[in-house]
Amino acid sequence: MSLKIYNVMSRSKEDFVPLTPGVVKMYACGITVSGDAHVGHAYQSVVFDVITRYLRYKGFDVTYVRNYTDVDDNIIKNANAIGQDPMEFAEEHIATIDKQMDALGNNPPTVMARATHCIDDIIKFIEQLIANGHAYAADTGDVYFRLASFPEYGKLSHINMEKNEVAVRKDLEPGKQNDLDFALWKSAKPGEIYWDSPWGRGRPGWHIECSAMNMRFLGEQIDIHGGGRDLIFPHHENEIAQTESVTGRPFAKYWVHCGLVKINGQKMSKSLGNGILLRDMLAKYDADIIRFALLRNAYSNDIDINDSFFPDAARHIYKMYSTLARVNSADKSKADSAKTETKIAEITAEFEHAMDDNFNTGHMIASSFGWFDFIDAELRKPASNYDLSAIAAHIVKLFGVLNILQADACTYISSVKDAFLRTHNITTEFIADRLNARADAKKNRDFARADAVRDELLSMGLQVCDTPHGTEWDIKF
RNA sequence: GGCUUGGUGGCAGAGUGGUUAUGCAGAGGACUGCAAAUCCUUGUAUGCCGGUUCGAUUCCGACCCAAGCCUCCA
Repeated sequence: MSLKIYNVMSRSKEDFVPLTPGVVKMYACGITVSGDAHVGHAYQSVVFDVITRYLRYKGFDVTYVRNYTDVDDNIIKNANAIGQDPMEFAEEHIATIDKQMDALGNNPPTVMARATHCIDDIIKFIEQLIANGHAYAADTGDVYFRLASFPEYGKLSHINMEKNEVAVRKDLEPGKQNDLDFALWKSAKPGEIYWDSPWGRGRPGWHIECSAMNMRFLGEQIDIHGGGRDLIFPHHENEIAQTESVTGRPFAKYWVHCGLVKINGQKMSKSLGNGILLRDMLAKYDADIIRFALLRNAYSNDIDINDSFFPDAARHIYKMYSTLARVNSADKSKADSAKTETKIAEITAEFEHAMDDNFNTGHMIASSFGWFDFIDAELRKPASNYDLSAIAAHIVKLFGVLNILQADACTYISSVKDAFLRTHNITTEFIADRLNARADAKKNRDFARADAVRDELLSMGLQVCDTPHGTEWDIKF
């Protein structure tokens, strides 16, 4: 079975064949650090992290470049609003977001590129575009891309600019030769941050930095170019125009875009004030839960976050860890290695079947419910014919591609329980006391009393369970 | 107006030219003093209309509806 990737350019699933066998060059547009990171950024970063991990699982040598755009109009505006130097502002946000990405469980990209660290590359790139007639410098010190010089413009988003009248901006900036031309270099206004260039003091326009950084770190052609779906137009369209105007060759072989995040069915936006910040997510949920929730559907779809979105994921993660923890005490005396191997192969096949289909993590997770059901069913038998701990270890290994379930199961369960008791001000002594009271009542066959104790604990969010090994308590989800 | 993506059971959400995953919720059962957890069984769906086909939810076309992009956006 071979990996298939949905290519936005061709609007179809294609077999994945990299430019160089065994090697993958991937670029995903990261964050413009004009503010705090939100769920949308988290989603996009997790998706491309998992794509990288799966490509490596398949044996590819992956170079994953991701960028921070750390200079742009909004950064300057937002920094000015709080009286901070824009570079300092960007620097602080990058430091914060780096930490959050780590807490989210993302691997650092192979290269974390930054626009302001590549100003020379950007200037060089623009010079090339001017030299071959694709760009022009205005008297104002601005440089624009001449859209008419790139007839294929619109091939990714399938927009025909002549028909797409609404797109034409009427606020024609002085020096622009055509409404559709877009800025490659913007001259600095007095007091604004600037870099020296052949066109005077200024800064890069949006779009050009990604073309320049791609060229610098990955070369003229790459295998996969990704980002959020909102970047298809105009950002990626402009990148294509810039890069292909310089190289004369197709830029990226596969264009991959993840869906957008909605909150309770509504678009997440600043004006609605319904955005969820990554910071707040991380304060409430661990990386296992967040990643599980984000990866439960296909990356190309939008995600709609409702009230049960994260709690649902939390319950599933807890349940899966519970099963893994129970495996530790399984009886191995009747374990058959051939049967175990067959089961492991079957699980692997299901895993790859789902992931090979355009990285369908949602399908993979759905399959995994069957794996856990299998283990739970075997655990009910006195002695399984399977080596359940070997199977569980294999499942954990596969989940490593999603970077989920990688903690020690018993440790995870007990830390969740501890955290629950702490936030609810419950002590283990108290629980032991109530459990003893219930045991006494049960001994006296005073079941009304015993049930009253159980209800009391239940009202505090604790579930009492009688097991063959004695009475235990758990969190009631 | 242009473009894109979708419309699947109570909700969420996959795959598939011919027995329609999975999760939550529901029903029945095993287990239990009763529960919980777990397991087993189970009901309910493919927007509308045409076409291709022996057969379409899946392919094609029209239509309706929704979301997104066309302005900064992951």
